[in-house]
Amino acid sequence: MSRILITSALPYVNGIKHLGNLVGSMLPADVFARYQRLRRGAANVLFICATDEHGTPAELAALDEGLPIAEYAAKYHDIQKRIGEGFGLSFDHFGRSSSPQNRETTQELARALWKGGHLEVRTTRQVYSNADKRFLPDRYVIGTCPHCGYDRARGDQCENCTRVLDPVDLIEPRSALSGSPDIEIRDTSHLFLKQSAFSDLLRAWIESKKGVWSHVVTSIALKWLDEGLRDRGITRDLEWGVPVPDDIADGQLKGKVFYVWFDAPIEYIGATREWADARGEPDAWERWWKLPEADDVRYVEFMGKDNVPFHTVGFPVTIMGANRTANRQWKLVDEIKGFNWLNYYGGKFSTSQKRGVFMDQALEILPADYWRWYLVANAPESADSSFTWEHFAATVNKDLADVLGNFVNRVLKFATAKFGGAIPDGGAAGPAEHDLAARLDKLIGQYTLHLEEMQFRKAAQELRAIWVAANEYVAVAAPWTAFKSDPAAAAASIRTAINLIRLIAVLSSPIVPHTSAALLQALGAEDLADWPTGPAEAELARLAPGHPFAVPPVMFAKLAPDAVEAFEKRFGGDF
RNA sequence: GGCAGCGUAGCUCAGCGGUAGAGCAGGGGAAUCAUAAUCCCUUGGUCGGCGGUUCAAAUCCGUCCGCUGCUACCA
Repeated sequence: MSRILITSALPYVNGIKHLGNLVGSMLPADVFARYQRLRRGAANVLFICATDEHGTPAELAALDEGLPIAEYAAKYHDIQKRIGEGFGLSFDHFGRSSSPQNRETTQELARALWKGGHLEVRTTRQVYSNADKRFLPDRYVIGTCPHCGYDRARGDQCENCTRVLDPVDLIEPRSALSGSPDIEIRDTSHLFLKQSAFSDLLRAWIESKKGVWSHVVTSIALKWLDEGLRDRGITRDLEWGVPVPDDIADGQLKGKVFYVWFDAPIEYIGATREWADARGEPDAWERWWKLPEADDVRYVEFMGKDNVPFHTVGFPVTIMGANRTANRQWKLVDEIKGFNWLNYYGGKFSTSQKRGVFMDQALEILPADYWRWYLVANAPESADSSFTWEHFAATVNKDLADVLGNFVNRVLKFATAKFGGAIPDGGAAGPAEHDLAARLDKLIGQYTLHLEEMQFRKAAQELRAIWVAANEYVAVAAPWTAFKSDPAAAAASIRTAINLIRLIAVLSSPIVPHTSAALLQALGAEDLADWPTGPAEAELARLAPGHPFAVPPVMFAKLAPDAVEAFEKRFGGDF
């Protein structure tokens, strides 16, 4: 069995992520990882994520909280890790881009690029704030826009007239941090990655993925190539980050660190090394990242569309460039699954404006599976999609409470009342059961295919169709009627229905894992959680007569209209 | 300004060259095991506007309108 490596875009360490971040990478990656573990065995799947901890915004956020950056990063790493666990994100390892392993890997790749002549030192002019004692990225310089007169224009772009700017264009420029006008332009040298040399190679690679990768991914990547790749600065004048080693450029860049976008994707590898070290097999990571051992690895990356340029240009150039001089080649990504935005009432989720729903708040309100189901079923796969509380409540109430939850409840309650707490014996499968099995064969096939193709929205639709088929079956078999005239027939259909619950629990597990676990536990079927590969007929006979079961408490409560109203008020959705 | 994406039933979306689809909401019926939960049937659209290509266009091309995003030292 071939192996599969799955990475989710790294959440930035700067605070707590919102549902848009979750649905754009971590959640679908988790669904895929859970599915793949069931298909090919957990040992053949590696699911990696980490916090992205370097960069100016993190340093500033730390200043804001009055914490040293290292402590700040550690704090928010722990918080994000805990919240991720709350959502059931089943990372094999959730690492940190500030780890020693990532430092080592980043420096190793940079050295290889330097040796191969893919890096060069260039002098650039950068704004320096004397008051803040630091270089300022363009967007942290503010002033009056020379075009429209807006007095809070940023150095990279005016938010008012949307024109692209240079910090020197600004009238009365000042630091966005302290507001101090005591700023100056200083020369500073940096390493540049000569990515323009890889244009043709990248283009051929991306073209070959057209129609295979999501539309957003190839179109964004080609857009960048069409505009012409520019060489990119990969170091910064910061203290927190991976230091540039002295053996690059004869130590000319002493004291500087790599740009966060250089070391962040490398942390996919770094985190794999963290994982290997943690399990006491320090070389185990190479089987996933170094050829030829990793020849049988299919590597899939999940990310939001904002991340696409870095994963289709920057990171691949790093890998391709390093591979020119490496003895053993590094693994390049096979598939990129990109997502659009999840909007909040038609606008963007916004951390700064406190607009939208954040992961910690979501878990305070409702259990993870409510969110997982809604988000996967409405994932912004082909276009932006939008979250509203009304839509969320309607989806959860109908799909989870009415269709799935009520199915389980009606079957198990009836079964207990008429046959006691064990699967009844007697009767035989008839036309209704054969019909059900035939429908399931088709539905499961489609569902599995969609999961395999990472079409999450369609997969959710298909899974829901399976839940509906279950209700249809019970309606046709009508054991409550049969029980009066032909108890054996009723017993046979209840036996089938309980087996159907087990099958549904397994099929639903990638998307709603907590619910799935609760169902399997109620049925005492934790060991019967393998993905169905044979005929449904056999799947519906796994639990034999006499097998005991329990009736779990109601699985999904409905959201009442006044609750929806309260959420809108609390989260600013009432427009 | 440039570039990209989107605009399909009341809502959320699928379809992307061959007589308009799903779920929800709305309407009618059945059933009464169940969280008044389910099941069946059903009303809704000249597929943003205008031109063009084609035997045939939501589907390809052009143009206009509207919305959104990106524009690379924020990630």
